Amino acid sequence: MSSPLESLPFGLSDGIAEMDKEFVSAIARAMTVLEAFDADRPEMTLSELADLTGITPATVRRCLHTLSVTGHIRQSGRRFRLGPRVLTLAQGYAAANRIEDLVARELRLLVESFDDPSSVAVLDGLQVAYIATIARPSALRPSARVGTRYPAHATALGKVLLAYASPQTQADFLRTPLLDAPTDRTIRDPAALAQALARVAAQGYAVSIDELDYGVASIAVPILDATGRCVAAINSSGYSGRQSEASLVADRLAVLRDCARAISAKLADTPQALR
Amino acid sequence: MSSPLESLPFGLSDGIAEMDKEFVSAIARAMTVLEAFDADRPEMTLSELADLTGITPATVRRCLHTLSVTGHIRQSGRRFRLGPRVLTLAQGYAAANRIEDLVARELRLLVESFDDPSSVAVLDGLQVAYIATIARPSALRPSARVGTRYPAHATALGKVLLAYASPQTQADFLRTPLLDAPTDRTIRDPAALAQALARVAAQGYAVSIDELDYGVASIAVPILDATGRCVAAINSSGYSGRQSEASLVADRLAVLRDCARAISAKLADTPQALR
DNA sequence: GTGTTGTTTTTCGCCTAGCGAAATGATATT
DNA sequence: AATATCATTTCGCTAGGCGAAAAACAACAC
Repeated sequence: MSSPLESLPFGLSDGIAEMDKEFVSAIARAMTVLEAFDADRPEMTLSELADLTGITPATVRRCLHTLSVTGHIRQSGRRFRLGPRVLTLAQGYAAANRIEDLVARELRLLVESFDDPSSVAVLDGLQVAYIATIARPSALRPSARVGTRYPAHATALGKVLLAYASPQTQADFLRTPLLDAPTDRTIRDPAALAQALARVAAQGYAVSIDELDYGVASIAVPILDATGRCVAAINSSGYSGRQSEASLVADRLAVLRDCARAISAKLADTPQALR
Repeated sequence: MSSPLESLPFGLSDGIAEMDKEFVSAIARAMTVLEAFDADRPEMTLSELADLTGITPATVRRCLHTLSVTGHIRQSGRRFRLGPRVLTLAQGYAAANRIEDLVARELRLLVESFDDPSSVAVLDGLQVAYIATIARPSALRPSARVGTRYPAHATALGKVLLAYASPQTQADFLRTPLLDAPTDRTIRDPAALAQALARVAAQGYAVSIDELDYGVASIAVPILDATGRCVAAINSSGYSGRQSEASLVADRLAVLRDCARAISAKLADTPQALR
């Protein structure tokens, strides 16, 4: 099986800088290995991992062995898979940020109001990272899961987060070439994106229709902390065959804003949460 | 602030064996650092982490710096916290094991039937690790979250998992001194535990009343894969003031078994799931 | 302000742990 | 049996970890 060369390991790209002496490549490799597992590759052999990650077999072996001892990797025969201990790491993030307490009620309310999935996400580098999400039990198409990451400029959540990010962050993002363009409605041009973000900031919400994937329509608003900084965003997403930008705004924006405000209020009482 | 010396870092315990040359201590340290964060310590300074983990400041520094580059740690000022990227790791586990698909429906059914939280857990070393859980939105006492870990012998889930584990695994467990005893009803004596496990295996379910914590009453049954091996367990847990062993068995065992069977059936069609 | 003290973070040289390339040893595949 | 494919071991060389001490920072007094 030929490997698609995959996203390059963290910062290990030879030529390009990043070679400061504080960087411990063994750790970065371990993370690369752990993140190589997903729904499509729930378990792998040593050599699959080696050429998927671009790390030499000998090193992958040591890495896997170490992670087995720590309990993050489990081995059965010649196959390796993630162990349940990785869940503890995520638990640490969720608990530290009080995510459940902060957003569960509002997400449930949104799902019940519109019978469509709702999520909360934060900006993480160039991507939007989903930190909480709920969908109807009987949902036809599976929605994004906690931990999912998408290119920020292709989602309503991401556009909100970018629009409300610091000028510095936003400028950095706009300077980076827009990597992915999942559909032909995805914004490709930095200038167009800058304009879109300005509009988002002005109107206080973002909409994305068929930009992340055909069929996905979503509206998102910012969640502000006590100082007015945008620390997250919340959305409601439906099927673009049934929702237009106008209908999303007409039907959902007000409720979405109420939810965001409610979360902001809780956030003010929870200093440690969300940064 | 005096540190409680904390659980020793993975396998780095000087004296005791484990010093094989395949072991990459940098990786183990990184995991120790990542797991140092929890609800009580959402963010820490370098030196807090250093004496919490027992790793030297210089090393913690390199470790944190590396994890910042990978996105798993975020730094604000002199404080460090987990980044949202750690969620992706858990997502990998959940997705790889198809956890949502397998157990969501049954958990919801149990919660609706008994108005009490239900969870699915697997055995991980000496502990039981919660891999899925649902509670009523309006639950008074917070239930275990995904990623939570408890000593196996103190929970109904754990007793089921041990009772159905391989003789090898069970023997290993019984040989290890029972570490924690959260309440005075927790089983302390290995012989008593062995006897309890035999009964669990014979009757096909386990009950735990006030053994994990005062007030917690729980009944659990095994989830078997196509080969008859027990890969997980599912429970329904209530308040011991309102539930006795007899009432749990009378009211909940049958439904719980139906759910376990339903999950087993799905498991048979999902080869990659849960080991 | 200025000085003093205690803490936290960074720097630096030495030495060991961990890396990569390639050889060897195991397993599946024909 | 022969041939791929995959896993493990070996070994010289470099990166990374440790300790100790310097530097930066914070807190409090005067």
